[in-house]
Amino acid sequence: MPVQAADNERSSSQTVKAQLSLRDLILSGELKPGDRISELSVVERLGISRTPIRMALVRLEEEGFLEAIPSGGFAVKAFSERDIHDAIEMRGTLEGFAARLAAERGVRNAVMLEIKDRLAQLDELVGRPTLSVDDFSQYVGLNGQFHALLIDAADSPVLARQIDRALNLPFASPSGFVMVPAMLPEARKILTIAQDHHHCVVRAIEEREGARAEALMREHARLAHRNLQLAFRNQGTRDLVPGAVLIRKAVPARY
Amino acid sequence: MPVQAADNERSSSQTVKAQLSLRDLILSGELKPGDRISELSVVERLGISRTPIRMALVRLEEEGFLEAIPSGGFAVKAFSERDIHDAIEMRGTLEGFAARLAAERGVRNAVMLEIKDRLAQLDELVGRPTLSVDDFSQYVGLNGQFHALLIDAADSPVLARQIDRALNLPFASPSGFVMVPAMLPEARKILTIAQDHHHCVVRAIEEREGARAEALMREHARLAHRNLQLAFRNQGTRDLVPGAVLIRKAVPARY
DNA sequence: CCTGCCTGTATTGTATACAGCATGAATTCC
DNA sequence: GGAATTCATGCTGTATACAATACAGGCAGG
Repeated sequence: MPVQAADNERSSSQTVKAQLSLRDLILSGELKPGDRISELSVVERLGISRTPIRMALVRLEEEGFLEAIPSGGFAVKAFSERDIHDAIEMRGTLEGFAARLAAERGVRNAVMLEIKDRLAQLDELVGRPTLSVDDFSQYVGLNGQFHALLIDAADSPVLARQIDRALNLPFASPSGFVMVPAMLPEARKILTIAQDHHHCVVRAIEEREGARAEALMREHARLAHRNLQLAFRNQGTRDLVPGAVLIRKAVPARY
Repeated sequence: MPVQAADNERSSSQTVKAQLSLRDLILSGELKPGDRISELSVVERLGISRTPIRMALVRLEEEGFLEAIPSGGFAVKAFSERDIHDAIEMRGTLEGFAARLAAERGVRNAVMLEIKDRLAQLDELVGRPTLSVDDFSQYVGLNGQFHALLIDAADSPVLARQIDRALNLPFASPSGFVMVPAMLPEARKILTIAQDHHHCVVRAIEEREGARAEALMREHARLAHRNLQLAFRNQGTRDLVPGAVLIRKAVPARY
């Protein structure tokens, strides 16, 4: 059954519609890694003309979902487990840099208040005796906001932009693997540790301990490695990983 | 005098031609920061039709030279001195990460040999009693290759891609400020230090000292800060900085 | 039987025409 | 005199037609 991607966003332009639809098509696995994307087939599948679709393809290439074929056109990119590892580590590096910057330069009061607000909400959530699926999706939202605010705290547009682009790959996102522990017994433990990281980082930033803040964010990102491994060991949870369809066990052939 | 951008690359597609030409137009200062770029005016200036020009504009936005205007179209981006500082620091962070990865995982022999080759060539160059302008431009080339090989050594496509994008901004490039010392007495000193960094990093990678390699690359990037300050203090050297026209002393107004 | 060239087809890259919308100026009303 | 509204102009976003190129299949020659 075709996914008949979200056209609920009727307000946006055709280009954006095509971009979102194509992204869904890729993440849902309908377009598999290595597939060359024929523009005309997309035209008739989405009912959008070629121009906006071409624009969307270019943007998706920049986002990292597609790669340009030398002779022209685009193909869906494939990722190895190692690529994911590196992407996570890189996110840790960049977020660590952001945390250090925030610590060294100080954070505007308004931003710090917002950070603490999210921190408190996360505390409340993690403290609950049991966590429903709804709770988890709320966690994903709050966690995402917390991380975004940490970037804000660094107050560096250049860095913010770079991190944005690094997070385009779904498995690099801070909340990428959060749904995994929802299904596994280690859930509470990892969430507890993650939340402790959050507290410590905020504390370090307030105390102007740049190196500590940086190290903590790096270690924080590495929690994702554990979740990633867990997810791939247990067959049932593998599909919870966003963008799992992009992952090829074997490294793609060198060409 | 209009720069009448490079159309010597006759082989490439119209899109690439437009991209290069527009980049030159921006870097030469003909299109100033804040200027809204009218597609039609570019059409008649370059003699290329709107479609490839639109493609080029999208790509230049992704590269960081332009920013999208909410109501449509693009404007030339402006950068503050602080933005440049952050971009350099971010490059150091990412290159440091690459060096650490290379140290921890080990480097393929062929790559290490190439690295040492460039290192030796740089040694010879820096060791010369006097340096001509030609020597400096050769230094820029070799230095660029050395840094690129260091990225290769990490053997991480994801990281390589991210660094590529970070270096799109001309003042973030490893060789961005190299031409500055050519005109100032501190030249030899800074070059000597930089070359020592190169040696130490290679040594650290060979010895599998990841943390040291990382710290060294960070510090290495910070040499650019010094060059940047020197360049801006001395009026005559300011124009040597690539992309200097994109720099606005005052932070662009928050909107 | 295999290899190399040629031709046809399909797909991408480019040009241009059209429509909708935002911006700015001029006019009218308060 | 000032402000709001309306109209006109020019722009971007979209659609489609055309051109050039790459790939595949078949045919001929060795």
